[in-house]
Amino acid sequence: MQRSKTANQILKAAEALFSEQGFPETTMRQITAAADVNLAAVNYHFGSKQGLIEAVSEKYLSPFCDYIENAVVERLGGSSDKTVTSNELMEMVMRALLEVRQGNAHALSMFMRLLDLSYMKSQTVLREYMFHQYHEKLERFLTLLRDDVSPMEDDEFFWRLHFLMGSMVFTLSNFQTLASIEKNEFDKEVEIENVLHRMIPVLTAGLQARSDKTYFCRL
Amino acid sequence: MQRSKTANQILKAAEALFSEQGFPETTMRQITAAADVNLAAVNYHFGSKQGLIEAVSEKYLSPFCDYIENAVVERLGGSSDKTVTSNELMEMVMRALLEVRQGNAHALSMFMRLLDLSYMKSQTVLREYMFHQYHEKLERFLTLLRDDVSPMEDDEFFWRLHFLMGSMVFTLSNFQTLASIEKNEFDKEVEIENVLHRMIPVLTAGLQARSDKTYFCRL
Amino acid sequence: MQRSKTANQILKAAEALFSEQGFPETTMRQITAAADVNLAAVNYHFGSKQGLIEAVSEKYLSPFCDYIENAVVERLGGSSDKTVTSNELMEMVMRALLEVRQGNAHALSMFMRLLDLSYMKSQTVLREYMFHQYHEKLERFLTLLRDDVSPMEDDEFFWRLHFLMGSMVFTLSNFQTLASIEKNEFDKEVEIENVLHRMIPVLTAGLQARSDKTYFCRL
Amino acid sequence: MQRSKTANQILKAAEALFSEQGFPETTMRQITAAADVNLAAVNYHFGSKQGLIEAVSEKYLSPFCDYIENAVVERLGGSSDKTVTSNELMEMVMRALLEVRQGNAHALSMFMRLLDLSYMKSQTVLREYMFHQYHEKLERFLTLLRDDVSPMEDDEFFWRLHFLMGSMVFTLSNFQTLASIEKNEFDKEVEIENVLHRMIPVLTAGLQARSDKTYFCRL
DNA sequence: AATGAATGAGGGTTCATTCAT
DNA sequence: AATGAATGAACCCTCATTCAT
Repeated sequence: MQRSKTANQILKAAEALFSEQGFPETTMRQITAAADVNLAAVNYHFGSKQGLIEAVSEKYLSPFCDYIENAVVERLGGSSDKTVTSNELMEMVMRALLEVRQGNAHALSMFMRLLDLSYMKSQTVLREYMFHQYHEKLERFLTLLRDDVSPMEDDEFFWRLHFLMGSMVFTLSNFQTLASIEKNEFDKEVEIENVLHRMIPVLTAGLQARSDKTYFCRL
Repeated sequence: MQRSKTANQILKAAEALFSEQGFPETTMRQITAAADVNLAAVNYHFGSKQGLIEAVSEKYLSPFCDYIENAVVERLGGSSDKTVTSNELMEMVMRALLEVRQGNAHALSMFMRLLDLSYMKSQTVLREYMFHQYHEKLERFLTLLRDDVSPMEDDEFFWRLHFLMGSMVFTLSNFQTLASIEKNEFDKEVEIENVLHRMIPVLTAGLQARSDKTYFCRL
Repeated sequence: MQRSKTANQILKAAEALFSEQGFPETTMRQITAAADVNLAAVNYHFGSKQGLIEAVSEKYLSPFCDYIENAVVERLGGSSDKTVTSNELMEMVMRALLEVRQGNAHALSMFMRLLDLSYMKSQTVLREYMFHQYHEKLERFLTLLRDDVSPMEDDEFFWRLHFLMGSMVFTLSNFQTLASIEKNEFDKEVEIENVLHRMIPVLTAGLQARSDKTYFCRL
Repeated sequence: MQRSKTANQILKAAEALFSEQGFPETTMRQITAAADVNLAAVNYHFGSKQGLIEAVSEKYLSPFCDYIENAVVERLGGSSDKTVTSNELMEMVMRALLEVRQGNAHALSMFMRLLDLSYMKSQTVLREYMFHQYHEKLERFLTLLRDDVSPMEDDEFFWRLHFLMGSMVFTLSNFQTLASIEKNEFDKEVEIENVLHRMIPVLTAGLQARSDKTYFCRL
């Protein structure tokens, strides 16, 4: 056990609250009350609220990236000129997300909220911190993806990646709400795995879509 | 002019701040200072911060839905058995979003943030308020869309719609950040119209994607 | 009444507490409790604790300097080549201090503590703020003083002024303690006027003292 | 080495910080961080923050008083009816202060701040602790001083001593600030010995000043 | 002899809101 | 219609201290 018991209680409580309410709406008092520890404990163990956010960031971003990195290595074996379909690569992402989820029921929502947060204008520090963490580990994955999709310019690829991210971030960070709507509307209890599964063909198709510029530009 | 001058100043200032910082991070003091009005003015004119949020919600959701409703009517003429391609329907959405943008540079980001907010667990009231506003007006549009996409179950369609929403919400509400990354990375100044344009084929393809259940379920 | 009732209550309470306990030891909660106002009132009226300190600074420094400025003008009449004895100038200072005291029993101690505070390394802002306030108003006074004392270099004069200041600051800011020692030791109830009075010949003599460099430098 | 290495590191660090920032503004965390020891070490070695203050108090007050006591003995030889000029006695004080300074660059400022602190209303314990330490050792010194100055009542002498103390306490505890003003204003790098030297004639003259009651009482 | 972990109390500040005018 | 003043509640954080090891 690397972290103290108290620090782990804090992390666990914080993840649940962050996942449900978002980061700014979650207060230190809520966290420490839920973790049944002293209010000062967060600052003792993590320095500040922002420090706690960075700690959960590292806790989940690291394994996520590692999983993908390893999956790529395993898939390629030794050869460096293989290609992998984007469909398969999307599956890897989903499996990596499931890995993240292992530890904790709320982990996945929180992880997605974290990605969302990192794109806020004011969160340049967090954004660069996270980017620094993953950009090397995901390099080969991104190269493989780029190689498989239909030819497009770099910035087109950039935006498409963020369209994908948006789908994931929005539906997974709001999973609780969406699941309850699904329950009311269709009387079905959806599992998060199910949503990950559903995302694969949609994201793949989106990535592969042929750019058609004829219509809209007439606007 | 239905609203008083003060109320309009408040709305304008609030939109810009909501767009940049998000709703919970934006304070009444920031809003009233930017609008150059008294601190109490928001409560006076809109009852509460939540009231102000609902006001901007109505201000932008209404024209958005109206635009789509009208576009559908125009497209269909009188006949009720026509079909419209999903691609064309996506274009309608993008044009509707551009309509929203007319009024104000920040409006689109804010509108997207509003949608995001409405899916928070704690925002049931806002969510139902918004749902109440749009569900009738968008009914025909959704039916047309449903008719054009490959056959799928209702809940599959429900999730796909939210994947689409996610792409829009994430990239447009964080447009400022993404644009500045694009600037740094590719040295291109991207316009929001450009992003809307790029989204059309991706979202259409995502919607149309064939569900392929063979791989992942073995997980 | 320029300031609101609440702001004045705060000032009054703050002066008493600052005078007794010093600035860093005095808390906002103590102040607002003593003033019987809401905790947030200090920040509302003065922006911050530092703002409150600057407000009391201005409140007392201004009349003090004005008194001296006016006293000098009156004494000189129209003529600009008169000389005034340093003894008389010291009396002016003491009378100016009594003026400060008028408003409030604790004002003088607090005013002296304020001077003390302003010489702390960390209080550059306050120091410059205060210096900015008084340096013009006291210019003629200081020139007169300089003219009357035995010839010495500028920096010698600088240090002597601060020796004088030290006598005033130390004994007046700690007047309460010193008075109670006097009570125990000599069974006398000393008034602050009495101390001011006693200071005059001592400070004058100190200022006028002939520099004698023979002894100590052999050290 | 009487004290443990850790305790000495703490003392050294604390002196520097106390000297620069004053006692209440200096935190245990700052001290232990600067001393590179555990946060709990201060309480372990000195019982409390107040205990640490008392420790530095003893560390410097003791040698200071001893120096003066010995200097008086040496000066008097065996005879008990000699007189010593107040000028010479002031020199002794300055030499004693230089002794204090030997150990540590910040010691003198801190020692003066300590005297200042001891006159705070709330520091009765510290004040009596210090008084208890020095009053016997300084008895003969004070008698000699009393004998040399012009005749005055006991309480007049009491106040004059505190005027002197004020000059020393104020200028030496704020030496860093004053030195930097001197640098800016007169472009001179002043040494603390220089200030001590300058104080001698001023303090002596102040002590010796004839009380002149004619003017001010008319106020 | 020494320390990492933890804590209760309290620090200054800011929040959205309300009230009297 | 509008606002300056004021407020209760809550914010994050830091304090000196203690405890188990």
